[in-house]
Amino acid sequence: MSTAATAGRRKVGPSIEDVARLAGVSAQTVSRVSTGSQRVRPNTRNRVLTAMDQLGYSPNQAARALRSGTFGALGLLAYRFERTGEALTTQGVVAAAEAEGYSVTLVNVANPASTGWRSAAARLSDQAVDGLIIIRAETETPETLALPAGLPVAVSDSRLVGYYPAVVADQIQGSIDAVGHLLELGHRTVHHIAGPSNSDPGNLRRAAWQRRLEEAGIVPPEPLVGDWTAASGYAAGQRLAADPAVTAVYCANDEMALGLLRALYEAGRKVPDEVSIVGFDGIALGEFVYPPLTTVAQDYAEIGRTLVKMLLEQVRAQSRVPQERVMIPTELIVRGTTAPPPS
Amino acid sequence: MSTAATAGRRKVGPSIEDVARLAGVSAQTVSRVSTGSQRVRPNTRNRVLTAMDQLGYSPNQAARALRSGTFGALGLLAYRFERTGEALTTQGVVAAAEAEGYSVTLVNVANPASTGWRSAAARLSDQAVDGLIIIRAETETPETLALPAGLPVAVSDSRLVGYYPAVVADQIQGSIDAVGHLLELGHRTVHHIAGPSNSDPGNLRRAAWQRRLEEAGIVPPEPLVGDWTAASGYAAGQRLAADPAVTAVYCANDEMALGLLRALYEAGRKVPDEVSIVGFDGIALGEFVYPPLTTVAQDYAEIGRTLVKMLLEQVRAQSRVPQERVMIPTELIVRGTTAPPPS
DNA sequence: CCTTGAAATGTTGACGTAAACATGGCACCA
DNA sequence: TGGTGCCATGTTTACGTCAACATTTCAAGG
Repeated sequence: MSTAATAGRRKVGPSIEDVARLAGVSAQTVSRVSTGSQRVRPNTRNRVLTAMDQLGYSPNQAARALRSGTFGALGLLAYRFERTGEALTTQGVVAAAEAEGYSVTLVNVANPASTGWRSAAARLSDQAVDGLIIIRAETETPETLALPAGLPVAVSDSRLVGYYPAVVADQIQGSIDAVGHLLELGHRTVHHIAGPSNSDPGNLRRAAWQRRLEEAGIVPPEPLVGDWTAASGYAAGQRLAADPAVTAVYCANDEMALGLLRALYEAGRKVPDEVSIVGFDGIALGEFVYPPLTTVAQDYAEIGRTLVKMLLEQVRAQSRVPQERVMIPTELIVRGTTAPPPS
Repeated sequence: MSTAATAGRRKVGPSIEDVARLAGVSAQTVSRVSTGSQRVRPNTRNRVLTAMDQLGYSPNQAARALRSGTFGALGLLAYRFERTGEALTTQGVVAAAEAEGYSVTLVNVANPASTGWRSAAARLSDQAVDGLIIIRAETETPETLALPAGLPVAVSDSRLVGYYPAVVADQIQGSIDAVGHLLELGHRTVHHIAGPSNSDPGNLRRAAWQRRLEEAGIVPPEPLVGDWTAASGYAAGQRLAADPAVTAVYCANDEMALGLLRALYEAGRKVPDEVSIVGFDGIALGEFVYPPLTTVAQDYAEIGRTLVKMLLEQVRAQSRVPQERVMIPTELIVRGTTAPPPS
């Protein structure tokens, strides 16, 4: 795990002393210049800056962090950063953190070791951060995470909601909107391609779909289960396409919706004339497939911003704030894949 | 910028001394336990681990970094992490770094300040990293980057190739393959939707397209210029769709290809019967649009892996290695958007 | 030319860790 | 029973920075 950390002492660049010597001042004066203190005569400041330039000096962040007790960095925990939701949220977090003067470190939490003292071992893993944002903890639970004592945390992963301050998209309302939209168009029922059953967002969307149908007095058909990938949506779509009774499908995310779209094309079923589709997420490409995908958009950038805001509140207060949950609204975007059912 | 770094001293968690006191041993013994040294009696080790657990101790990474001269972290510079290529490469980098015991910090290089001593100021920006990977430096040049002296670097951004060790996809061969494929199918010419003209990858792909056509004795038609987004591909597509002479289009990336696909649909031009399309990148969704997109796939994971490998070589050698350039092959993946031209 | 005081600069020390070196204890063998 | 040597543990020190406190410089007014 820590091959890097245990490597021998490295030669590091020039230190504040070297600069001081070259500029003919004390180290403290160099420090004042590099922290932007005002109490330095312009003449002196220039001498110091020249010396810095000449030596290629940059302050040692480790020493700074040790001295100040802060790292100027936020940890971000997520698996598979390339996924749409993760990538967009990450971008939002990075942008917001940058605006606040923090950088973002992609933290790898150690896999649960099998030895008895696992929690201590896990805690030994990297954490050169002032706080931790968890976008997706995969199978980790609040117990297995074994976070260092007092580390501020903010989460978006619904598995951890209730344990830590959380920011989540309003998936329930979004799902209700999606199903409601299809019902209002006149569909008799709405089928569902769900996320994996061990996924909380998946279950939330599925439950909301079911509830909305039941409220309309409709017995929900058995949902098909996918794994978020377009491939799984395609596979599910092949089965749905074979059933002429299917006129409307709510997909738990956009990727699966696109897989479904392809399956319907290949089966010769027209979208939206014969079958309507609603996705979830609002990925950028949804607008440019044909027909453009009707979807429930999440505001990932806002989620990222809010996560950072919530985390920095704790960092600055030097304490975990009381459990809090912020809901970010979702928005139904009606495009080209929904229409009234064939008469 | 450094509001975080200049904040006052923070209370930090328990230190190695606290653990030592509680366990009734010296600090050095605690250190030996936390670094996994073998020279500790099992009995003692357990006492220490118990004390760690009790106090919620985790080693102070800043002190470790200061002591060892290494951070156990790699910097990753990129703008807009949510873009396909960036996100996938990032994922590859993170995975490879993790395997080597390094974490990844998303570095923000300071915007060029307008003051005279810009380079020194820029150098002051965060760099608690042992090396830097530049995926995309946007408008930065080797001069404006003003990297700290001796910081190992590896780049994938073709703008910086030649200045630093680089890993790039073989876009030229990929483009030649794409155009060649279309010509072999019998198309008389191949149109092109290019990337923005200030983009090196864009220019590389465009030049290779042009060269391949000229080698076949064909005068290249004027390319349309996009900005990598599906929207720009859609806009370009509307113009191409209006020209009945267009039977084959090579798009500089997949997003634009999908935008083009939609435009052709809307114009009633059948793909691939009337118009063939080849994209570039190999995004996951390409396989699940209809028809599945023929494209030139980049091996982003391999690029990420190679970047890390190349960077760590320098980190371990404590020096910049001689300029080096590794080319990662691309692969033409023929799917459903290419066919012989209408007769 | 001296006083006064504010501004500029210097000195000291502590942050937490781990390498290097120092010491102490115990098993094993003659 | 007295070495002999290795293994476990303790002590010292330096890593680079910056706040707090100490000292020097210098301009302005008498």
